[in-house]
Amino acid sequence: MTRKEQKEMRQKQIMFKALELFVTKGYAETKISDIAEALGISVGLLFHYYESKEKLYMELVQMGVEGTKNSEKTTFDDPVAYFEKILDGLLSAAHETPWVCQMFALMAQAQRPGIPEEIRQLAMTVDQIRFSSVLIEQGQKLGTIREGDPMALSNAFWCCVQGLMEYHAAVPDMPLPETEWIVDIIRKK
Amino acid sequence: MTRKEQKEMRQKQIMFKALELFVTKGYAETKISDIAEALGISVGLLFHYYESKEKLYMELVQMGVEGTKNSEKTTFDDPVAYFEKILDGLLSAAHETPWVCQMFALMAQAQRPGIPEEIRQLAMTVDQIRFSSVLIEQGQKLGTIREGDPMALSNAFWCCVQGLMEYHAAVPDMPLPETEWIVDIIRKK
DNA sequence: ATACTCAATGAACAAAAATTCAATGAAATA
DNA sequence: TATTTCATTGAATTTTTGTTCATTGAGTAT
Repeated sequence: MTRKEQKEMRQKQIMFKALELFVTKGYAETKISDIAEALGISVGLLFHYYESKEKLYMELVQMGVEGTKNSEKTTFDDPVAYFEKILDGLLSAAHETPWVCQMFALMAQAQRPGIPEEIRQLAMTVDQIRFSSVLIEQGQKLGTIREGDPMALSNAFWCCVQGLMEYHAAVPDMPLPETEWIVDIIRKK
Repeated sequence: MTRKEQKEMRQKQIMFKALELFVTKGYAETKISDIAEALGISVGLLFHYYESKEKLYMELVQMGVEGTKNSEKTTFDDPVAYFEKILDGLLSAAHETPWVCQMFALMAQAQRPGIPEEIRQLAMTVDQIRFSSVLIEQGQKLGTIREGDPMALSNAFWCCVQGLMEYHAAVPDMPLPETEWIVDIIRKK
């Protein structure tokens, strides 16, 4: 293995473990030494790759922001299909690629008070709730989404998804719901 | 005001502010000095009333455990009514008595990794998910709750409620959902 | 073969947070 | 009134956590 490969491997290794720990334990609860210990490396090595805990966390959030921007914004005839697709993607990723769920949870956590302000601002640039309320309104006109304040509906949906992702990160063996159950929060019957 | 009254007042004051901050910022993110500052008292005074941050947190969790035990366990003809009643209580308490929602969120947070083990154990003695899955099964037999793994349904419901409560603690001005929307996660149509 | 680079370590150092404590003065008690 | 109690403070201390750094040794290039 070349030096460059080794370096990239370590960086990824650190990133993924940090993501896992930050999401399951929270930012302040996760010590740099926890991450190092979990990987079986020295604390010094971690600082060789990332100049500070805050930078490491920020890099993860940055990654999340990019990911959201790059995800194709397909348009659907029925907005309900959009919510179904996203949620289905999250739920099916849950086991094979846990980092997908973890990243989702991280983005939500990063917006909360207690997180360094700069990082919070960054995380807040991805605001699903405001974005989705437009889709909700469309669906209401179409008659596929139930009546009610679009913001409240959007908020309800995403808070629930977030609750599920966070819990799943902490307790991975808990059985996950069907996409349908959750989408029924907004669906009109 | 007598000394005793003053003491009780301070203790309550500290408890409520600590609850608020622990829930919005998280355990480790909340410094003892944050609590003191928010109340306009010295850090030393906080230690005069509570011997440590951990004890303070534990006392809150203890309070939550008591509260759950003392809440009347009314039985309903239809288990769906039980879920409706609980959720309705939480949602309507949201504005007048925020500590009700906060306590709910705290109990969930206290069960996560990163929290001192002793406290986690205590918080886990109140396990809504396991308790509710029995009710879910009853509802399924009655035909009022949709088919599916009772554990998964129970988990879905409570994770969603928790997601809502946590988000509400952090962003109190966000409009809350109708009870119906959330109960529809488990309801059979 | 020689010099250079860089992943990796562990101990030292700094910063932040938790905790202790002696001192103060206002209220309670004698 | 004299004495005790105790809420309160702010500064000192301890503990925890984050960060720096000199050193090592294995790989890489010249």
